[in-house]
Amino acid sequence: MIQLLKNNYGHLFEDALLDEINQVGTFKEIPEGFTLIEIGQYIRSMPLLVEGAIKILRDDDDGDELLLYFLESGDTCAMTLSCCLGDKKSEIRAIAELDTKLIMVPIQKMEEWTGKYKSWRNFVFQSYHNRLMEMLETIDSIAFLKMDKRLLKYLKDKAAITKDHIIKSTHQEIAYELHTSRVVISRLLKKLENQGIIHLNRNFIKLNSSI
Amino acid sequence: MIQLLKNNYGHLFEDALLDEINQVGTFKEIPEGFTLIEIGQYIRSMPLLVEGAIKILRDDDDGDELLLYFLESGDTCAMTLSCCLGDKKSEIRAIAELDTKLIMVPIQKMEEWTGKYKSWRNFVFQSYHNRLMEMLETIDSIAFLKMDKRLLKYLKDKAAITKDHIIKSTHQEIAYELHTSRVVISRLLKKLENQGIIHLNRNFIKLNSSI
DNA sequence: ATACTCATGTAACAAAAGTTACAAAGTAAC
DNA sequence: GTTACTTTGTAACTTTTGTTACATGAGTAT
Repeated sequence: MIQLLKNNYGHLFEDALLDEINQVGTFKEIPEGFTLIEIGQYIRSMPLLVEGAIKILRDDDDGDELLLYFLESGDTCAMTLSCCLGDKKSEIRAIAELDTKLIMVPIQKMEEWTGKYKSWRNFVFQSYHNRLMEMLETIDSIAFLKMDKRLLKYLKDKAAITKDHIIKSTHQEIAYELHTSRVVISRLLKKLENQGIIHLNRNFIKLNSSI
Repeated sequence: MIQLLKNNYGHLFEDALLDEINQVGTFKEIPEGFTLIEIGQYIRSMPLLVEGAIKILRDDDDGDELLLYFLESGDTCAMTLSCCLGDKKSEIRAIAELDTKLIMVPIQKMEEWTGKYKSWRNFVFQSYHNRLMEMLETIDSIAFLKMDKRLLKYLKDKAAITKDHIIKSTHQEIAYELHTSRVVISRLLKKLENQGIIHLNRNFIKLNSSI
């Protein structure tokens, strides 16, 4: 585990902190599609991503869903942080987008380290900053873009996260994450295909490389 | 100033910290409508609100605008914090919603205190948490609510912030903050009036108390 | 009073998004 | 193969939101 830590967090944390993480952290491998956090759940430890990606979703009371953003290796979940410190319930759902490796750190240590290590403090602040910026980007998309642009942005983001220009999703799955209906997505995808931007297939979509 | 500090932050900070804030902070009075922060601006100090309210707005490149949330006394601007620590440009605009009093703290002190005072650290973390939650609420509104519900929520939020069931805004101003057109707002306001929820007048709207 | 500006009301129409319904093609189970 | 199920395509229609245009009224300045 220490090697994984050094690769992903070596440039951020001093050796003493890396050692501590190595001692108290537990390594976990999560398969694609696995739900890490449900809404309303209390959280007792904080994930440090070392490989893969996690998608963060918002649900409302009626079961409506919306993709907020993705986390990648080197990231941590600021929502989780926030929940841990305040001992509050999670407001979001977290699902592994890819097979993912992470190190879980118990919350007590987290608090201790914010006093002890400046690098940890900076990391936590930076995480909050990154998450605020992602939320802003999400708001920009929902508020200022029409669905066709949002869809294209979604496809590009997904391709970037998975490092693959083939997006393995059904129209229904995309519709859920953008909080719209399958028919709307099918309609707009067909338009994008007619414009030569994508190519449609059953169960996957190819993003044309020129984009 | 020390009295203002004690009233608004006395239950959060230890005396030593209150003293330090009192020494390095500068007191400012801001009139309603004054722009505190513009998008793209660098920020060198952090505001602690002691009276009044500030609205935080997002603008896109085409001059489109959207209200994100309000800050009240006891709050600080997490975006500013975030910008200060990262030495980044502001992503938002801040405008005084009411006549407002605040204490400006230089950023160097901010960083020093996060190492020195646990109460300051908790305050900063709590601020981040609050802001993330407000952003989530904003996302909920835009993503899950239709314009009529968003409008009603806006009116109620505004009434809560100004502590007044008379909302002194024109339809055009509301349209800007909700990022829609004046005609749409006039239409929906008229519907709310017909439902007996509000009463319309030139330059102000009365929220019926039963709501 | 007259002229002017600003805020609101409303009609008529256009565009975007959501809904219902059904057909057709692909995949998996048997 | 046949059958059942999933996924996609598409038409027809509704609702919501956005746009253009113009009228009316309230307040202000001269």
